[in-house]
Amino acid sequence: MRVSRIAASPPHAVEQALTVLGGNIRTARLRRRLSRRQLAEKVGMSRYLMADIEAGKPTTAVAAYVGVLWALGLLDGMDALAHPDQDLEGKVLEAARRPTTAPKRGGALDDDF
Amino acid sequence: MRVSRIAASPPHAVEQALTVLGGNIRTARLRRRLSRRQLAEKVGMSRYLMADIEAGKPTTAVAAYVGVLWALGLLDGMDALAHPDQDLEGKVLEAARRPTTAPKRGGALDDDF
DNA sequence: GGGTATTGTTGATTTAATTCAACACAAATC
DNA sequence: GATTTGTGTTGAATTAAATCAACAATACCC
Repeated sequence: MRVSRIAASPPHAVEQALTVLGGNIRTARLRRRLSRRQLAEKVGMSRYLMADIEAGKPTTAVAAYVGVLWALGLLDGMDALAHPDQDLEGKVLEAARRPTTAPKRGGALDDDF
Repeated sequence: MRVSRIAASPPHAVEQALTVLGGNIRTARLRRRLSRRQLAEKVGMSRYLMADIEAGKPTTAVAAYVGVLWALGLLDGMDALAHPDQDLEGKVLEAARRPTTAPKRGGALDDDF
């Protein structure tokens, strides 16, 4: 695998966000009195990957992180991430000028009836 | 790379959470009138990986997703993810385990913050 | 209409993510 | 003391993630 630059050496803000997230996951696991092996099995991965997640490893697959959140019942926090309603700057930009829609692959076949 | 089961075939809830996140990222990008190539370069990755992210690809590195949020100025939403203060179930469990008598404080279970 | 920019797709290449076995160490528990 | 459990580490093997080139399709602007 060729790791992307953002994953190979992320800026501090990204690195820290992942470290904090991993710590939060660890806290949630311990509160539920689950060992890494137990939680990992519930999620569908090895205990080693579970350790990587709690350490905030940047190159680990998203689904591993999100899967742990799912197994912990903490998936609802994902909804707010980059939600258009909360993207204030984006809303301002959109209000100033309507966004041009990017080319869509699916909209090609028209007038079929 | 040996993909973990959670990443290879995630449960529907995880898959959907990633699809929604990717869509939100796409919306935020278009609102800012950035092409994939432009945003990808800002983040530090290729336009192909950018496409994967907007599609919600489960096996993509977390740092790629978080890096895009960072470049869009949407990183603050990460703080709430699995935050101990918002983990109601975890707090209940922790409180229930903290019993009446003689805590005997041996292991470092939850000293995380 | 033509010309340009953005996006979708594919096939090949590179390289590391993930798993596993095996070990070590600390903290409980008996 | 002996045993168990949870965790940290390392090195090897497997497999696919990320990049790139090249092309096609679509959207935008004049």
